[in-house]
Amino acid sequence: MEIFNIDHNSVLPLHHQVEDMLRRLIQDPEYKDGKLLPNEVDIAKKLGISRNTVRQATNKLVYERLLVRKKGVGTKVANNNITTKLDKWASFTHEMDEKGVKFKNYSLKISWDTADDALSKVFKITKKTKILKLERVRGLSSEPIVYFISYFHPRIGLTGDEDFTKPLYEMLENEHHTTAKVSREGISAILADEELSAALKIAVGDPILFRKRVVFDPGERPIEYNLGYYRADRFTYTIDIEK
Amino acid sequence: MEIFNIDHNSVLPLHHQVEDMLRRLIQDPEYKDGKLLPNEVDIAKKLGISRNTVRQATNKLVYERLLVRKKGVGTKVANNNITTKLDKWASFTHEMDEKGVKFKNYSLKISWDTADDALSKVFKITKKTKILKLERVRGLSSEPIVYFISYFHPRIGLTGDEDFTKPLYEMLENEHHTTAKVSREGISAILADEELSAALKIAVGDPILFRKRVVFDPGERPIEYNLGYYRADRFTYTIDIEK
DNA sequence: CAACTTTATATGTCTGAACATATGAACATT
DNA sequence: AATGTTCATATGTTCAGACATATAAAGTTG
Repeated sequence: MEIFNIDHNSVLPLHHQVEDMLRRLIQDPEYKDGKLLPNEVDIAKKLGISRNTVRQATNKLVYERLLVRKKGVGTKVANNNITTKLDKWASFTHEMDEKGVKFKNYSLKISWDTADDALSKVFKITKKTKILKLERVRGLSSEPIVYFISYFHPRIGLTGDEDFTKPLYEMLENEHHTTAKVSREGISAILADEELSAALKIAVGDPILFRKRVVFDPGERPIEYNLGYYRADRFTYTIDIEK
Repeated sequence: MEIFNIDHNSVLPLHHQVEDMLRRLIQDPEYKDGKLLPNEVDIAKKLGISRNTVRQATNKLVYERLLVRKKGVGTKVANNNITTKLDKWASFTHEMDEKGVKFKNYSLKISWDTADDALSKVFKITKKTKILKLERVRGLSSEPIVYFISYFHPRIGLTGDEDFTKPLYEMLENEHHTTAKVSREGISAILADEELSAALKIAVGDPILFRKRVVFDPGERPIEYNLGYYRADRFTYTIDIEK
């Protein structure tokens, strides 16, 4: 615990110094491995500062999900993941319409559906709840590329009269106090059936890049359940993963 | 300020109640428009609780970037620009063998290839340079799932005698001073041809999740060029994208 | 031995206070 | 009019405690 040392005369606030200290401390393989951090009272005593000040620092790391606290037990590093490195890499997604490629809506249909098994599970609501469903086909001026189906959690309070041609999450944030925070996605490949071949103007049996996405707000509450069917010959899903 | 009202007998912690209250409060167009929230001392007095408890609540919203505080001035709703946010989402990838699912090598073939157009472009080397090529089929005990082709940049200095059954990037880091930093990936869907159907024991024309990956070191120098062909009926590529 | 009870421990919640510091407006000086 | 100063105000920081509560281990009982 020798790196535990603070400077009462520093220009930096104490909690900021403690925060830095903790960030360094949790680099230690011991702690990454799951060892409990020294408890708050001890840290405070050791540093000669108040427990509240220590908490102020740990709070920040807890919010960043670097630390997890457990009442009655202690505090430890959050990611108890295994040694493999690839899963810690942060990344950025880019979709074509964010790269300056002009996308247009081919069709846009709004309807009310009732929650089935999948939706009730994803949204944690009872079956048969009314759910706003948004379907659209989008693509380049020359051809359709993707067929989307979106379901929005009833909590958001969408009526179906909203303008869905505007950027979706701008609208949700400005008009429905809903902020997206996490998107969990699963990507797979399927073959086009009749419905998809009609929507995307391709042949039955053509390869389709299929993506499920659930978007969550900062409180881990689901906002949107989104199914995307991309023409695989015209679309590649690109990801940059950075360590 | 009539929505300001808390219940000292509630099971919910006070700061949690205050947090909920603030979330409701800041939906008010006045506040979204930039009006300063009531100051902390007033809120605390009004609610009959400590200023610290109020701060505990506002802290959370500040961490979430819903509120911004300014010393000497006050606290107001943050004006977020959603458009720039979507492409800044950090993410994490998880592959099956990192989730405790036991993967095994079905076949592993090492050979030397000469750089073609694609490779010379990716690796920025002249064509016909000798390149180490690694092919393998991996999967569950019951069935093969993925067919990989990896090319390693000559700079790394691999001889082909390395043990490729060990974790790859651990080996590169420990024995070849090569650290992975960025991975650029492109995901698409294709149909299985004869070669893939033979390798993965599926039918020709079955859907395949196809992934290209280039891994770079901290100096943006390419390390590995990797092509992955996944049985789409047995594999989903999952991503967590976090703001 | 299994089921219950106690207990030490760590975080969770909350208080009320004090002083520091950045801000902007009001006021005074050049 | 431009500049400098004072001052009220709001957040920023920090303190030292108090009591609540979840947890796991140790101890006790049937």
